[in-house]
Amino acid sequence: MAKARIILHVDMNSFYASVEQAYNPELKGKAIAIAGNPKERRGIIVTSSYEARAKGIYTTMSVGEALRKLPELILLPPDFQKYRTASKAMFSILRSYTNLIEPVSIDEGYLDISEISDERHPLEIAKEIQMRIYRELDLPCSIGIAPNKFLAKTASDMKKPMGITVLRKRDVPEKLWPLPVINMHGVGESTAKKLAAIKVETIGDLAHIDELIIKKALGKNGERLKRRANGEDTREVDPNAIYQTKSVGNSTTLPFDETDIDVLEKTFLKLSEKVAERLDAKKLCGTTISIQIRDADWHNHSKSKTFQNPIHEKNRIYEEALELFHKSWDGVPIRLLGITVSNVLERRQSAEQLSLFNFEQFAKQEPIYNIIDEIEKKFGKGAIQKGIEINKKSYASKTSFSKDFFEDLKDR
DNA sequence: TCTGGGGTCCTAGGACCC
DNA sequence: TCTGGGGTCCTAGGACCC
Repeated sequence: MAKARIILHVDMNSFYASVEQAYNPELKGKAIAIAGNPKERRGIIVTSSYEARAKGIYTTMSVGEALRKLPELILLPPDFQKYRTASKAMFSILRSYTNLIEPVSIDEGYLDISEISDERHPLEIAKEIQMRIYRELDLPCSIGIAPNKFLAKTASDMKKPMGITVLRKRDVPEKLWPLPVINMHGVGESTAKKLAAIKVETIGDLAHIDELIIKKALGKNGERLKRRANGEDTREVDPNAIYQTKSVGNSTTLPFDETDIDVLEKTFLKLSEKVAERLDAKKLCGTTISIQIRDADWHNHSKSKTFQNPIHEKNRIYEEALELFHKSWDGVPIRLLGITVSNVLERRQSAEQLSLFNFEQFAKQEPIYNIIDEIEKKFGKGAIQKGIEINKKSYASKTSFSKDFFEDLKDR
């Protein structure tokens, strides 16, 4: 049997609100909330301080409702630069313990401390991390300690703020099984409803459900949820996960349900600029573009198109988005518009991919066969296919190869 | 009191190839 | 002329999370 792992899940408490309170101590002890844009009709509460939560202010509540409920609530616009700075400082504290860290979002991450906990007790490490984040950054966090990601995440949720919870596998029947299944990470409203239909109300019910029944009701996801309900999760802590961006998008809820084509096109232009800007910042491009449309009745539609060569440029994104839009819009009032570029890859690689040879273009020419033969001779039969599989992400196109492709092939 | 914006992963059907 | 089964890619939509 594989050696048991020790995973920490560090979850910052009420992160945006806590950062604001750390920057401005006058806000400490007060009911504050971060809201999209308090002046806009469609602003919502993004995060609220514990003081505000105690008075019934919670995430996704509309700003109007929040103010009606608590007129003295202090509203602040989000300042992502500030939050990113705090986040970096927090992760650098974590990194002083191990490099086996997987950031999940701006305010939470997993640490695999299996190696370092040979020397120190995990609880002692967690306490020190929590105290350091609190003393050095003035920010509260909760930490879960468990043998896998799911249990660590579940544990960090159990005591807030400033909690530390150990959740062993043997604790699962007593601590998890009595809870309603909706409390489980990965189970939302829709899944809970489907589970209720097969008489699964608690996490314990899910843990004991018949394999065939759960598979029929929820497919692959159901089988996975059943394993989690039994405290099983083999996912590794992956430090590279954050570098593997899959899509970059931008969407906006319009001030009013809109039918004016000028307004809609201008909105697409802004969205294109934003998406292009973000792709630039990450030096990425992508082969698929999609648009999202949400109509006034909250029906969602998407339309997408995949190209052989990746795109990233603002005008191109705009043109393609508009074309998709005109193909699908029938004139109904629109609430939200969005653009996403997916199947992303690094721009450097894609440039080389284009500058090198293209199978389709060269397929009928003699030299390409020689090259294929050369490769097969050198690396064995099936080497090209194998190389494509190994490097699927970087060398997305089946019909062209980059320099890196051959470099990597050499290493195998 | 109707519900923002950033993502990820999964499913299912159709096209196409072997 | 009609037939199978596996695999991949694309599109559209759904569910979930922070």
